[in-house]
Amino acid sequence: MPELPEVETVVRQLRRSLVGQRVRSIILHTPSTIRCRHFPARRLIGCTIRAVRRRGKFIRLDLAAPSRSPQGTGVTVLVHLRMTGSLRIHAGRPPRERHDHIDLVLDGRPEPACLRFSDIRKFGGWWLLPGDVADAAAPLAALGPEPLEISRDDFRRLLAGHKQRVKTLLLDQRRLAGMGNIYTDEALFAAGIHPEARACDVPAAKVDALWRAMRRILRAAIRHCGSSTSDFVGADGRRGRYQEHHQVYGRADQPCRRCGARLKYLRVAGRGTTFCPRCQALQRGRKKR
DNA sequence: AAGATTACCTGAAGGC
DNA sequence: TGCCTTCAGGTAATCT
Repeated sequence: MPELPEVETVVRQLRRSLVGQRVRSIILHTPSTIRCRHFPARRLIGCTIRAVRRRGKFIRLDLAAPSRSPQGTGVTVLVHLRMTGSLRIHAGRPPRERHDHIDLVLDGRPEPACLRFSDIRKFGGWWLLPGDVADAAAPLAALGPEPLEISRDDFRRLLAGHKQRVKTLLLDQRRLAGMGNIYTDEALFAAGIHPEARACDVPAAKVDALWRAMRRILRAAIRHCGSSTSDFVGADGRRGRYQEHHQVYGRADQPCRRCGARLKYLRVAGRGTTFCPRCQALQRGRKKR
């Protein structure tokens, strides 16, 4: 599932091949993939890709309008992969397959290339926004801080300020933008925190351990080009390798790699949740409900 | 009004 | 074999 490390992997690959390229045309096989209605997709034609960035789990393409164009502000394209979306770079334009929804045809060097959005489950989408308002507009405006940028003190304040279960809080993109199910479970295990603990009840030492574990795990996952537990592939079509380092995700009923206890499976915040009942015990007297 | 649950969507996997 | 159910989960919408 594309979470922060997977999106960062795609962004770094796209950046190498897209920056400086001009949009020749856009082909909408599945128009409903475009989530904002009032921006005509044809305004992308002739624009030049200036930057490829990540914000939370969004991929952001900033395009400059052609000179002598009436819309001087340029265009920002946001792409969210949700569960099964992918962005791939292709030489030329291969025949459309079943789950291909958008082709952005580019002036390639030396040959034309295309950026193709595919999504088996059609949860993912594109947002087209005028470049000068992108930061202040939905869906970016509501996002919380980046997990790799939030300070330890701000992270302490974030947890102290909420009674929600800590896992629910970490997954809430308005509080923290980029954590998903895999890295939340891995970080909570590394810090020894029960996923159902209330955020404000986590002892200070464990909050700090969680902050450090989150940063260490996200960085390691980025180095391994993300986790491919089912169908994630980068823009080059290659799978990530971090799934080989998962301690708990996908390992329910198997022995804990730290203490040997059998890993338990729960549903928390509507998500499958795997944790070690011994390494991540709930504090006495602070049980749920 | 926060917190929990469901809808969206498809394919894989398991049960019988 | 084949049909049915369940599961996967990011986020918006809906419910309690």
